[in-house]
Amino acid sequence: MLRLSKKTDYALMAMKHLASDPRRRAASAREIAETYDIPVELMAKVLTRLVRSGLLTSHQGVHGGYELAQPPAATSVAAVLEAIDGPLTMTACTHGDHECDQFSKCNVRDPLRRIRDRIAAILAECSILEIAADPEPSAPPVRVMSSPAMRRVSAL
Amino acid sequence: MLRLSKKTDYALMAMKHLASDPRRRAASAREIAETYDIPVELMAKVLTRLVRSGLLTSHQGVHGGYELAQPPAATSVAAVLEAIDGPLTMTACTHGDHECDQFSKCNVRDPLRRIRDRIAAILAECSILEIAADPEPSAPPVRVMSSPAMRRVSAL
DNA sequence: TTAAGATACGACCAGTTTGGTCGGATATTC
DNA sequence: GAATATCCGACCAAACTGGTCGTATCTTAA
Repeated sequence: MLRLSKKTDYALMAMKHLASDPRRRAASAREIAETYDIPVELMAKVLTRLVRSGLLTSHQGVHGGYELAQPPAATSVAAVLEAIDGPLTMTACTHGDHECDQFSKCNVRDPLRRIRDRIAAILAECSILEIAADPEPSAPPVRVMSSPAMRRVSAL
Repeated sequence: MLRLSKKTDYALMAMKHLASDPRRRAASAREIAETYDIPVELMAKVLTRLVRSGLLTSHQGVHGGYELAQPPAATSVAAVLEAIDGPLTMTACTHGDHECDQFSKCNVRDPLRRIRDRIAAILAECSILEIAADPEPSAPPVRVMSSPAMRRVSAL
C-alpha cells in the first residue's frame, strides 16, 4: 500500500505541467484538466489547495490561471503531498496526538518514526524540477540541469 | 498521508514481540493481543496473513501459537507491509495494470515510480531485527518535522 | 474419549475516506 | 455587461477500513 491519493497525483501532474510549460503564462484549471483528462472541478479544487499552501499563485479573470509561486527546484514533492493530504504521517501517533488506542503499549512507535523520517527525507529532496526533467510521454526531453538534487538521483 | 493501515501496525507489533521474546516458545494470538490491547480476532486475522505469506509459522492445539519463520534479520519491514496490504504501490498504475483513467496522458508515472523504488528500498533494508533492537515503550513527546522544513528543498 | 485451547476462514457491518459533482459567489478583462 | 476565471461549501455514492461473529478444524492433556 502506502498509496498516495488521486488528488495528490493530480497535484503533481499539474505542478509538472506548470513547471515544464515553455510559454510563461498562467494555465487555467480547465486547460490542465483537459490536457490530462481530469474532471475540471476536481482539478480546480486541487489547485486551490496548492494556492492556499503557497505553492502556486492564482489570479482570476479572463486571462487568469495558475503559476508556480517558486522556481521548480524550490518546491519539493513532500510539500505537494502535504498541501493536498496534510502532514505526512505514517501512523495515528506520528504527529503527537495520542489518539491511538495502543499508545501506551505500542512497541513500534519509535522505529516507525525513524522510517517515516527517512521517507520524508526522500520526498523532501525530490523537487518538482526533478519530476519535470523526466522525459515524458510526448513531451520533448528537457535539458538536464545539474543541481544537488539531480546528482543525488543519478547516483541511485 | 502515506499512512500505513492499523493492521500493518499490529503486524509489526506482533513481529517485534515475537522477535524479542526471550523464551523461545510460540506465542498465541490472545497473548499478543492482550499485551498490546489489540482486539483478539483482529490480531488473529493479521497473524494468519503473516503465516500465509511465510513470515510466521503456526501450529494449532493447546500449546500452539505463532513463531517467526526466519531469524529477525531475514524479514524486512517491506515483507510485512506486503503481507498485510498487498504489493507496495504508490499509484493505481505502479504495478503494471493500466486501470487508471489518466494512464495514456499521465506525465508523472515514471518519476513517481522512481520515488516509489527509493521508498521500497528503505523498507526492504529495514529488518525486524532493527525494529526489535529499539528500546521499548518510552513514549517520549513526538516532534513532527513540519511545513517550513518540508516546504522547500534545502539549499537549492 | 472428551474438554480445552488454539488456529483457520469467511461473512458481515458500521464508520470513515475518497473521488467526483453541483450551485453559486466573486474577481478580472475585454 | 458578457465572458472567463478562481473560490467556496455542500453534497453523494462507492470503496476501504477496523472490527465483530460464527463456525470448523486441529492438537494436546487429563
